[in-house]
Amino acid sequence: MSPNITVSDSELEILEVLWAADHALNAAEIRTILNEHKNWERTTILTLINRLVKKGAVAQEKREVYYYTPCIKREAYVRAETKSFVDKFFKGRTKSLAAALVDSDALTKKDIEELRDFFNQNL
Amino acid sequence: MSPNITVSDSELEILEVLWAADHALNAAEIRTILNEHKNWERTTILTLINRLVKKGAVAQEKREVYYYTPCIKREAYVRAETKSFVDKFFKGRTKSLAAALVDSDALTKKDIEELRDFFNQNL
DNA sequence: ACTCTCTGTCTACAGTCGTAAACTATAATT
DNA sequence: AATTATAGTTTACGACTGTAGACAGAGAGT
Repeated sequence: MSPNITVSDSELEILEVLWAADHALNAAEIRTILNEHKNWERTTILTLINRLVKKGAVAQEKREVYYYTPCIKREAYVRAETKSFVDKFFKGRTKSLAAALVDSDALTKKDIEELRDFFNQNL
Repeated sequence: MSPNITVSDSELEILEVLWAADHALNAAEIRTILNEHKNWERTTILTLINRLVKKGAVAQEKREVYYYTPCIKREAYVRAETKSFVDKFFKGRTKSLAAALVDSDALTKKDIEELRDFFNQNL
């Protein structure tokens, strides 16, 4: 399923872990990976996972313990979020999209060159 | 002020109206403009405006009635949101940023050409 | 003075989010 | 059997959101 699912920032962190793994993970594994950066309690992770399951963003499979896999591909999710984002701020204002990207300070000079090259090669 | 202010979707609608006007507006004027599209009750608008004021996103000036102006320029706000967005989904993945933009279905063919031209001219 | 209209404040209420403690069930160990 | 470790469920609680009703004050009209 990929229709209009939206996940919160915290939930997204879980999803990112699942996307990065190419196989199902259980809660303990997710926690180990996540807590290299964050420091969430076990139950926090469980809560987030359950919310994702309830939203239909993650599927669970019962073995000795539960294992989880994403129901949506990262690609698809990001594409949808990108659309929302562009629609929200740049309805028909392509110039300012480009300007915002360049000025956002989120991209290095090199990034921007890559972007330019991409646009030149693929269009 | 422009540091880390974040406004909700509904609040943003108010802000957009204020940004689009080049002068201070009062609540009734905001409502008139907004309700060409939405259908919010008077008090809903008032609540949203007050939340924006509380957040420091909008300044109020008392005349016979209150008049409101944005404290941040749209440009700056959008630039910050753009950075968050890119950081959130495309940390060092420029290629997929470009791909997502192109595939997002939020841009027309013409938009994309404009983007390409922009990147070529400005870099 | 009474009423209508307009503006503004206060209160509300359900849903989502971030974050987790409390508790229960099950398995493993002593 | 009693203790410990591990996994999972339920409940919580204070923001923040979307949406607005209830109420109060001020001026305009009768």
